[in-house]
Amino acid sequence: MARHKEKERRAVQSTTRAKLLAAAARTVSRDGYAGANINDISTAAGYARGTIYNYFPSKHELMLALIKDIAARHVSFITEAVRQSADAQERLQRFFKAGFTFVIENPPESQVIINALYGHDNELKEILYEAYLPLFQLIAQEIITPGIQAGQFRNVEPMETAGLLMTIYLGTCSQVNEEGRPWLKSQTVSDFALHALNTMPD
Amino acid sequence: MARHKEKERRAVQSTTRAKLLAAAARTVSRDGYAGANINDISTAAGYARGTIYNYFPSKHELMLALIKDIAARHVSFITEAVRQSADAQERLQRFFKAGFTFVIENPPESQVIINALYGHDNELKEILYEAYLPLFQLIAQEIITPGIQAGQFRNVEPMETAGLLMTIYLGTCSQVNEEGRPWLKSQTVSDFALHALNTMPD
Amino acid sequence: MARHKEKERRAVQSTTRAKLLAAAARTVSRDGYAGANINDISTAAGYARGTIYNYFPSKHELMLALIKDIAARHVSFITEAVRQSADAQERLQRFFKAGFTFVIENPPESQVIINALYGHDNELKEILYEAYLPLFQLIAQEIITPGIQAGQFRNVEPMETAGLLMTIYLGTCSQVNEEGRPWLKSQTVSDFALHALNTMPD
Amino acid sequence: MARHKEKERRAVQSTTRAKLLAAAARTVSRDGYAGANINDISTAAGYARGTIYNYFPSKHELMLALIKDIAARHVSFITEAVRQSADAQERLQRFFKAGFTFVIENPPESQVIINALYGHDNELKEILYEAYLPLFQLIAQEIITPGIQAGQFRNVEPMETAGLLMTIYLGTCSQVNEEGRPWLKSQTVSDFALHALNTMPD
DNA sequence: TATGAATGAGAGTTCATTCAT
DNA sequence: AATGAATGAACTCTCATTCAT
Repeated sequence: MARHKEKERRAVQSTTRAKLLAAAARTVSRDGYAGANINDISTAAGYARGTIYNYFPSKHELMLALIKDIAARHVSFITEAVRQSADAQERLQRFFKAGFTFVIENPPESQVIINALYGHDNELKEILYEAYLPLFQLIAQEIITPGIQAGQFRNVEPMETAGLLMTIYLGTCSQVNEEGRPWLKSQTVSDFALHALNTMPD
Repeated sequence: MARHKEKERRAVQSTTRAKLLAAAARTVSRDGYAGANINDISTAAGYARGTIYNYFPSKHELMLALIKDIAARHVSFITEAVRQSADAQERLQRFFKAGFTFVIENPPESQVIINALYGHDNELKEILYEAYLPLFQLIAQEIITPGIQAGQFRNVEPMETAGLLMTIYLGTCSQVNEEGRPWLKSQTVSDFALHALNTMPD
Repeated sequence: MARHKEKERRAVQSTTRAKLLAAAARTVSRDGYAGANINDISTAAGYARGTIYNYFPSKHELMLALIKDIAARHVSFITEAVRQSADAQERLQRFFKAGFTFVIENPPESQVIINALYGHDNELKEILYEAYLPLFQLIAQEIITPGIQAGQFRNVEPMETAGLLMTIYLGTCSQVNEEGRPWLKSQTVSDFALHALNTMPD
Repeated sequence: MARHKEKERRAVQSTTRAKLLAAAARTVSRDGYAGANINDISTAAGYARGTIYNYFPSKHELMLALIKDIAARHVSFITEAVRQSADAQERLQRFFKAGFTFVIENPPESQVIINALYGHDNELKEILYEAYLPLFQLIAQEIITPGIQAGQFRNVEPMETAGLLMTIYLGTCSQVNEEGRPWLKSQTVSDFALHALNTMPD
């Protein structure tokens, strides 16, 4: 019975933590890191002021947890989608497709990531680079390199190009209209990228 | 004599304003919009706390003035460089070349623009879109459209593509190392873009 | 148990609020509305700077709450005293008597009211007129009109005269010596008023 | 010629000073002593920030000069009017009549005096008591006492009554409508006072 | 675990005053 | 005598954080 209670306690904790993170994403996406206030986040999550400190030791730690959490979900969502195909070109299309889907389905979370990535705080940036490293590697090692080897892509430097593709993805996604939808279609962007990588007669 | 005095007064005002804006760029690029302390900016510019309020009615207005000022210089710097060539492909290269040069030569100013552009504050974004509209038009009307007409570029939608190119420019520039230099070379990026736009056999 | 806690919380809030208002009255009576320092008020009440903002959203709101609170107590104190007699002349005497007592027993509060009433801020004045309207009506309807009907007072316009009597009351009360006592005795003032109202042969 | 210039200089000084005082009266009546700012006053008078310090060593001294100036004009205006009659009752009527006229013709100045008189600053109050002492004496020695001797007034204590009459005058005058006119007519108020002082059968 | 009253450092802003011209 | 740029003390208000319950 004690074990049962313990289990329940953890489930509650986990739910509360998730609620707080979701509320944080909403608030931070609206007001920015500095503008977001702990009280608003707690309230938005349905708790009182102090509660948040039972889960995160400080506002800063909450933010770190938030971006790590989002990044992990982001990376795994895209990775999963990409791997459902074996063809390099299709994988590239899937990368953009899944990427855009994530942004459309998780506007606040995406906004938070983009804010952090293009913001002034170098600590956050480093954490994000680390968190997104697997995605860079996925693009380089599981899309570009195989594509080159298969003669589908011209001979580019894989990691550099992975960076460029990520930049294009994040850049185009971050420009959203009032409903939070990107201004460009995934199709448009992946076409552009495919053209840029296509082998061609000199 | 009165006219002389008036002139002198304006010169002093102008210098002071410029110093304050430069200090603001430095501070904001380091600490972000919200984190930047208005008193520190004044002090960093070599003045006392209150002085900044003789030039800008509020922190917010200072920020607006700052991004408008930077954007105007940014746009005119690139525009001038692009127009020194008549060839579409060379113009595209010059666009990236000049763009990267601006970022390298004005790290704080560039950081500020990128922060605002990818930040959460929609008012700033709108102001920037307006300020950069001439640059979008330059790319669309004076690079892409002529390039298509000359058969150098494939038949893309000009404004959409201008947006993509700006995104690539800003995205790659925003990823700088510790000395404030972009991780990719202008050459790499413009090659990528040229490939993406190249006419090619289907 | 939850209910018990809730009750306790409210009791604490109520006490704190009252302490803050009392401290505000003291401070404002000494330094005026504009001169009163909100941090000092909090400190004078035995709390830290920020505490006052848990109870009043701004200095202005604090001031409004303060004068409303004082006015309500002032009005009810005098009203109660007046109604203990049935005779118009005695009621008039009781009006001044109780009025003076209130001022003597609540110097800071009285000072605050008088400052607001004769100050430059029209918003405060309007609020006070509203708050004191019941007192005007008391004088007009429960002192002057019955007095006229009983043949004790000459035939004056009740509301106008109520205004005059209030003016006399507040004017004489506001002129206090260093210990906060009015320079005139209640007796002197009510005699004057009674003479002014007395029926007399023309 | 030197003497001529000297004369001219003084005339300019005097005009400037008067303009500054008039502007101060307007500003202070609107915003109160603390709320009025030196810059606004200077600007309203048609001068620049610093100019005011060529005439008054500090804001405080300006305020003192302002109320002294107003009080002197106020007292002499009423005194002159009162002395145009020899009869005590008529003098009393003239006192109120002239008093109301002054208020109607000089709204900002009157407002300033009343603010100071009923405000929290004891220094200002003392200065005003001194400045208005001649008026108290006028009422006591040239209206009430002669009136008692002539059998027109009942036997009241002259200075006390003078205080009461001043209180009534200032109190009724301070209650003005939006156009700056008192709510009661001078006639109403002087009738009230005359009744209060009338000899009457006990 | 959840609460919310209390805290106090720190921010933006105002403005009387100075002083070189 | 008039100017207005510069100053900096002082004020209002915010909010991350603590802690007793």
